[in-house]
Amino acid sequence: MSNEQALQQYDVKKYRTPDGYTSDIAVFTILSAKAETFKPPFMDLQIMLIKRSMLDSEGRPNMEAGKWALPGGFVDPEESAFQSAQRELREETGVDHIHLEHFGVYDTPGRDPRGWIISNAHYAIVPEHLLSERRANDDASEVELFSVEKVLDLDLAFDHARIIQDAIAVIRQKLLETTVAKEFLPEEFTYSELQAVLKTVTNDSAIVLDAAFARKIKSLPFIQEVPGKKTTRTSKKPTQLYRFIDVEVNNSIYHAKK
Amino acid sequence: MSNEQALQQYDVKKYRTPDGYTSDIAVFTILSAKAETFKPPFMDLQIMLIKRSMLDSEGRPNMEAGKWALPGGFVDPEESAFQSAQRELREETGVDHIHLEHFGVYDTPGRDPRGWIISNAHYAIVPEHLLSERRANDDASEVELFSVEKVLDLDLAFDHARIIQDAIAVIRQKLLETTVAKEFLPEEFTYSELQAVLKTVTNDSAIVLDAAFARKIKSLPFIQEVPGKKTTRTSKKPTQLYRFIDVEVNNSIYHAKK
DNA sequence: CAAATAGTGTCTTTGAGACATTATCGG
DNA sequence: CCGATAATGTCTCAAAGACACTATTTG
Repeated sequence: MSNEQALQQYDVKKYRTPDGYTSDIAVFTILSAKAETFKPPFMDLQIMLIKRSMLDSEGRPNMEAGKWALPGGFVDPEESAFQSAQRELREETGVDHIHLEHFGVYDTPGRDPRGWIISNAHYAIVPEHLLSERRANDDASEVELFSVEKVLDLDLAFDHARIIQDAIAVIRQKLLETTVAKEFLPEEFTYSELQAVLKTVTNDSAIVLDAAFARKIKSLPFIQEVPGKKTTRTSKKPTQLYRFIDVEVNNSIYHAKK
Repeated sequence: MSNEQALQQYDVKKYRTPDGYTSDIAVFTILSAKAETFKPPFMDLQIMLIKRSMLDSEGRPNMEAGKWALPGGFVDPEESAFQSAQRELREETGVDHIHLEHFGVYDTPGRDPRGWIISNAHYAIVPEHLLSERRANDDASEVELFSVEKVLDLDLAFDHARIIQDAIAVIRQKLLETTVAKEFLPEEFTYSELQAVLKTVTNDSAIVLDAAFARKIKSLPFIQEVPGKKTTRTSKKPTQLYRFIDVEVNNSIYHAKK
C-alpha cells in the first residue's frame, strides 16, 4: 500500500502542534458524616484537590503556586489520556481499579499561561476508605477533600474552577441517570444507604420521602433484593439488603419506564 | 504574583508533546426516502464521508489515500477543537449555525501512522437541504452520504471505523434521551414526522404503533401543541402541528416521568 | 415501653398498552 | 364511497403519590 510512500514524505512539522497534553482528574468521594449505630447514613459528596507547591520538583518557582487544583499531569507519548489519568491516580493516591471516566476536553486558547496545553478531564469515584492512604507528591504541598457545595469558593488554579463546575454537573447527572451510585455503595446495601447517596445530589420528594423510596426500590429494574438477607447497621429493625444487577436501562424520554 | 517568574523559567520542551491535534466531524442528516404527498415520511439516518484523494494539496502521496473518512483537519493554535470543527464544517460544506457537539477523544498510541496525533470527535446534525451545496475540497476526491446501517462495511481510514461506530451510538442515544430530534425537524411538525425520525433508531412498540404515539405526544412535557394549527402534508385529514419547548427534562432512572 | 427506622395497607389518580371505532379528506 | 392517515373511546392493569398505620428491635 502507498501509506509508506506518503509517510516518507510527510512533514511532521507542517502544522503547529500543542505545547502539552495533560490529564486532570476530579476525584469524588462520599463521606458519611456522623455514622452512628442504628442510624441511616448522612452523606456528603466531596472532591479531592491538591494545593500546588511553591517550588516545582526541580526547585524552581511553580506555576499557579499555592492555589488549589485538580490532580493531574502530562500524558506520556505511549499512553492515552485515559491511561494517564489511571496512572496518575495510582501514583498520587495509591488508588487503582476504580470507576474512572472521561468527561471533557479543555483546550481554549490561553487557558494555561505556559502555552497551548490541552487537558482531558476525567472524574473518578473513590470509596472513602481508600483515600486514607492518600499522600502529597512533588507538585502538591497538601491534599484535601472539599464539599462540592463549597469548593468553588476556593482560589483555584488555571481554569480548574470551570472544570470542577462541569465535573460536579456531570457526576450529579450520572448519579441520577446511570447506576454509578453503586460505586459509592457496598456490594449489598439498604434502601436508606442508596437514598443517602442520591440525596447528595437531589431534593426530589420521590427520593427524600422514606416510604416512597422504600417502596420504589423494589420496582427498579436494575436493583434486586438479596433474598432473605438483612442487616441492622442502619436501624434496630433488620433491613432488607439489595444489590445492583447489570441490565441496560432504557432512558428514552419518549418511552414509559419499564 | 509569582506566575511571571515561574513562566520565565518554564521549559516548554520539558515534556514530549503531540505531533498533531485534529478535529473530526461525523455529519449526520436524515433523508426522507419517497416523500409522497399525503404520506407520512419514511426516513433514513445517514452520515457524510469523504473519499481521501490519492495526492495531497501539495501533490504528494496522501495518507490513507482512496479510503473513506470523516471530514476534519488540524486545529489552529488560536482556536479550540470545537471551533475548529465548526470552521472545517463551514469551509468544507458551507454549513454553519447547526447543532454540533463534542463526543470523544481518540488518542490511542499508534492510531495514526504519522505520529502522536490526537483527534477530537464531534457530531453534527445538518438538515438534508443544506447538504446540497456540499463540495469536495483539497483532501477529498468525493463526498457521499451513507446509511448508518451500511457505513461500517466500507474501507475506512485510520481508526475512523471506531469513531463512526461510537458516533452512531451517541446519536442514537441522544435522539432518544434528549430533544435533539428537533434539529432534524421543521419548527412545527406532526406526530408522524417526529415518529419517523425516532424510527430511524428504534423499533420499540411505543414509538412504532401509531395510535400509541399519537396519544403519547400530547403528554410529553417538552412538546406543545400549536393551538389550532394543522397541516395536510402527511395525510388528507388535517394533522395537528406540535413544537418543542425548552424545558429541562428530568431523566433520572429513580424518578417517575413527569 | 419509648424511640427510631423499616415496611405495608389503602385510596386516589394517572397513564400505559391494546384494540376497536370514528373522523376527515382527496380522488 | 374507497382508501389512507389521524385521532378518540374504552377497558384493563400497573404504578405513583400521599398518608396512616403496623413491625421490629435496642436501651
